[in-house]
Amino acid sequence: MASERTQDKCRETAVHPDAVAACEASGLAEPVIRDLAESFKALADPTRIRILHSLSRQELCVCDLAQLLGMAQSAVSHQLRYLRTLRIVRNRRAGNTVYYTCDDEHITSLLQLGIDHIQHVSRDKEHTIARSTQP
Amino acid sequence: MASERTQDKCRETAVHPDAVAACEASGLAEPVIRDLAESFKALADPTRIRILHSLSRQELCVCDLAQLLGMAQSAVSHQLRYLRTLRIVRNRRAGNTVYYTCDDEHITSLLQLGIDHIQHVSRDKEHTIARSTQP
DNA sequence: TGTCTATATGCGTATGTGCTCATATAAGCG
DNA sequence: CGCTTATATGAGCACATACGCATATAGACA
Repeated sequence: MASERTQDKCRETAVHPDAVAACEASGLAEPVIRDLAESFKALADPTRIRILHSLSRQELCVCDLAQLLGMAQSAVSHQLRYLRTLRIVRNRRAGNTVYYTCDDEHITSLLQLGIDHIQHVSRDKEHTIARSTQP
Repeated sequence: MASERTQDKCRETAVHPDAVAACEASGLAEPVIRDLAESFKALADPTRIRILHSLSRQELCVCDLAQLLGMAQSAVSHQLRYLRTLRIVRNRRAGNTVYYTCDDEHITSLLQLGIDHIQHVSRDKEHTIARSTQP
């Protein structure tokens, strides 16, 4: 039957119904969450970050990217197909070569915001460190 | 031997050295890329998105989250540990309940930007939004 | 002390992912 | 036509990951 598998433990005793209700009210719709995760996943890999960061600046062919990343052409092509499927990059054929460009300004702005944040704080989490009793 | 495995194919004929050089110049540092991927990875999962979106609004205990997400307490705890390791969430103990809060404003702003983008355009890829002259 | 509840965590597993290898497609050129 | 180059793609593999199960820890309370 598998009656209540969801709860596991945690009877309703410990739950804060008001807080939960408030979160449910402001909750995100399922498809929004799915799309969000999909977008962030596109940025969740070093190789793709480098590809997108390069392509957001200029058009490059597969060969350029392979040399730039120091990776095999096949690996680059696979990632480009992945990004193409998500409509994040676009390609243009010129004779034998295929040029890629970034085609999603949302992704690039997310990436840029991430870069700005990380480069600003480097490794320091937040500079409001509570130094209560200093060593 | 595996002499030149990096190039695979693509002799230097097809490469555009100027473009590659420009990208190399503006390239991101390795640790930056690593941290970036790590941050985006934290947001690259529906469960974590829902957890972080909730915790960015208010403090919640594990039980609350489990009920909110309709997931087992164990699964929530695992994700919370993951986020705790990355210093994205913080916890506070009160009796035998543990309350979690979001502790990384960069992550929450990335999440919020992603939400704004997706909810704004929904399915339309690009709109060529007219840059309004006034803020 | 013992029991109950809330949370944490080790282990197992099913699924996902990023790459390589081999090969296919496609265009240029003799 | 065949040969070369640029890119794409299927198969396979090594590894990561998200969850469930069982159990451990930790505090409250009798």
